[in-house]
Amino acid sequence: MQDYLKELNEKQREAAAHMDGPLMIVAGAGSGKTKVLTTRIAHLMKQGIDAFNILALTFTNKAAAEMKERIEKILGNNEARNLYIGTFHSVFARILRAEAHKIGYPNSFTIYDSDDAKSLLKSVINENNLDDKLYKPQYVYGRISAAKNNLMGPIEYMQDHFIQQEDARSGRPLLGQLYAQYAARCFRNGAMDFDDLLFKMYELLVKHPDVLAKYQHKFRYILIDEYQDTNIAQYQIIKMLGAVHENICVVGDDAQSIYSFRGATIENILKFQKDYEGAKVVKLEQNYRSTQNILNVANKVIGLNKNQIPKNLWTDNGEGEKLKLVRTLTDNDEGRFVADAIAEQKLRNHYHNKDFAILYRTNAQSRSFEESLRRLNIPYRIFGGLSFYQRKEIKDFVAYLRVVVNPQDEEALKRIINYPVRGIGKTSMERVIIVANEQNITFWDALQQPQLAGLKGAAAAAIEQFVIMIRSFQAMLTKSDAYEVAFTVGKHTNLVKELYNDKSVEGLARYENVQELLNAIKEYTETPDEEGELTDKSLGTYLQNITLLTDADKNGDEDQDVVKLMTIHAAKGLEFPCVFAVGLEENIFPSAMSLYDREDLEEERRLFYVVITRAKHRLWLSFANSRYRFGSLVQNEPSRFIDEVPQEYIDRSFAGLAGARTGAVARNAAAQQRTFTPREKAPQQARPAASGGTSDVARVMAQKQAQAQITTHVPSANFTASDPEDMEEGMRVEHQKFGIGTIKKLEGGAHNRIATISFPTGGGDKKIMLAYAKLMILS
DNA sequence: TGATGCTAACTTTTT
DNA sequence: GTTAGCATCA
Repeated sequence: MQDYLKELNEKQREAAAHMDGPLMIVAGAGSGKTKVLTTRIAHLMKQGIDAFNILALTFTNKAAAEMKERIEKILGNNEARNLYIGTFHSVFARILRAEAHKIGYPNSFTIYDSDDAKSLLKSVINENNLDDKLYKPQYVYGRISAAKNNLMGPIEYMQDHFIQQEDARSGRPLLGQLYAQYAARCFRNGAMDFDDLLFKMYELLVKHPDVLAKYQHKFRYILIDEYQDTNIAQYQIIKMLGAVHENICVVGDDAQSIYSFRGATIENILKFQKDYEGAKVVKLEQNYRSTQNILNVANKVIGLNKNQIPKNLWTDNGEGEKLKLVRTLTDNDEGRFVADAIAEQKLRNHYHNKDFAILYRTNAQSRSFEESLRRLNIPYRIFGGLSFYQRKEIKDFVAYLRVVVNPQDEEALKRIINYPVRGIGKTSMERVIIVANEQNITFWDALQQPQLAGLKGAAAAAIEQFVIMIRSFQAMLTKSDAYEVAFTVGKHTNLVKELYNDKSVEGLARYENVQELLNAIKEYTETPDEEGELTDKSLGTYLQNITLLTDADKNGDEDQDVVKLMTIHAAKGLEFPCVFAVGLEENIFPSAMSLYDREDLEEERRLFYVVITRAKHRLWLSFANSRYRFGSLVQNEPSRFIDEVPQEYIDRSFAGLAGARTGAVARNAAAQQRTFTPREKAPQQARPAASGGTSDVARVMAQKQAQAQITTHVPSANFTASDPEDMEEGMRVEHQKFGIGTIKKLEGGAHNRIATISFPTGGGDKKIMLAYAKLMILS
């Protein structure tokens, strides 16, 4: 037996050594699925299958890169470079780049990210004189996206009885027309959005049997990672591509399906055996990642879901530590607790920064952790959020490049036509757009003839100048490489100079970012080919690639010794020795959007399962009594998922900050004993927004200054908390941390009273929740 | 026409 | 608490 197969357990080997015919690998969390997948590909190649005939699809670029690397390692050569391996979106973009003309698109089509898409939608909505409060671009985009992921074009959409009813009921009967217009506009702009990369790929295969045959023949072996997260479009495409050879291998874990909001359907994995008769099924149930305690919790939690393939994860690893459950008063306390715990663990158990991950439900939750980590000088990195390519200065620069490559691209044109300022104002632009729409020509074509829009004089001249400039860049495309073009664009448009002259801190950062972009393009042009036969180093390919990159894909700094912060979604597929699962509160996790639907709730539970199974040795669950959301304090009950963790696996002696606060703890003890019953509505009356319309700049400045000089207050020796019921406006009170202050205002209902107290030595005005804060009445 | 300051909307999750 | 988009002023 080959060495690389010896490293696998029996089940893993069975899967990896399988050659022909459909295969489904049901791989529990941490069961070594990437190892199996990579070994299988290497094995296929060892058996003489040409790398050019293997297609492997993943959900992130990072996963793809990692797989490629591992395969190279097994094989000891660089044959893996010839594999077709990448995300669904990037692989299909690559194929479409070669074939797009067959469905009427330019091969240098632009890829619209969701910002571009929404911006175009907004234009369309406004042109129809519709209210964009009702037809919110975000909402419309969501509907269109869902339609495309279900392979439903505008016509099908408008003919679908059920959908029409839904739209009528929501008061948006014109959604279908917006969809049609948006699609037409994208087409006119030579642009595809993310969903089009799947939808148009499908269209291509359906309309052009010759193309289908070509790729069916080419991809003799198809492997798909994270199959539980595929949607209908992906499913159909795979089905078509694999129909001839049926050498389809899918790997997935129904328990980790967490992307239904993107159209993924768990059905795909559940029905695989029906789709492919005689499919071989291998279950991987041995977990190599976590301790027994962690796994027990995970198994128990996921067992509460109804719809699933039965599995039982087990491990050889020791029992390990119990989970630690932590309650804090506020989100800031939660942040402080986590940072302290990291510092402590580093000392006590010799962990490194990179051994820790802080995982949350929503990106917005990162703030309190950032602050507290910074305070303790613990380096960290946030994954997700704004990617490099979404920064304004980068988008501006890239917009130029996009126009050069594809002048039909209306969104990019709009972005740069008057940036840097060249005297083409809003009115001129709108006129041209109207003409373009009337004549159904592209914005760019309309710009060639400004007189059609009734423009003359300075405006027309400015447009003419602009057009000439862009043309001169386009002329370079055939002769020069991507970097030369980009460099010339930066120089000629004064973009780089303008940023260089901005000497502010942000300006400097922007300048550096643009330099980094230029460097990246240079690197791209100079790196030798790594891909299969379809390589080309043009600017167009480059632009398509970067649109599909996310922040998580940023190369190379794997080994940086930093604490990692990311959403649970982003953490899927990763593992960390120590995991903090934070913000376990009702309305956050589970999210408020998913409380009223069994299926949504089960997806949240799978998300909880995912976060638990990220941990190798230690796992903390934490939640806060109250936290700032949208700038005001909100109270949430502890997450129902906490109740679902069996008591015997929880370490409660470790109470975090909660131990000291008797009132809160007592109230909480009752809450934690609740069993899995539908809970009463949390008392969440909306509070009046912070009053005071006129904001006095001087006062705010003074306040900020005061905050900076907080001196730590030492509580009086006889400090005892007074009953909040007794407090009234105008009273002088003492706070253990902020010192002595005066109650300026009381608001909120009987159980949620909030006092605005001014502390002259404690940092100015504070809003304090009387139910939790300890205050002593002085007079 | 451009810069500045204010309001409102925002939070699920991502290719 | 943040940010995008809008209105107002220079």
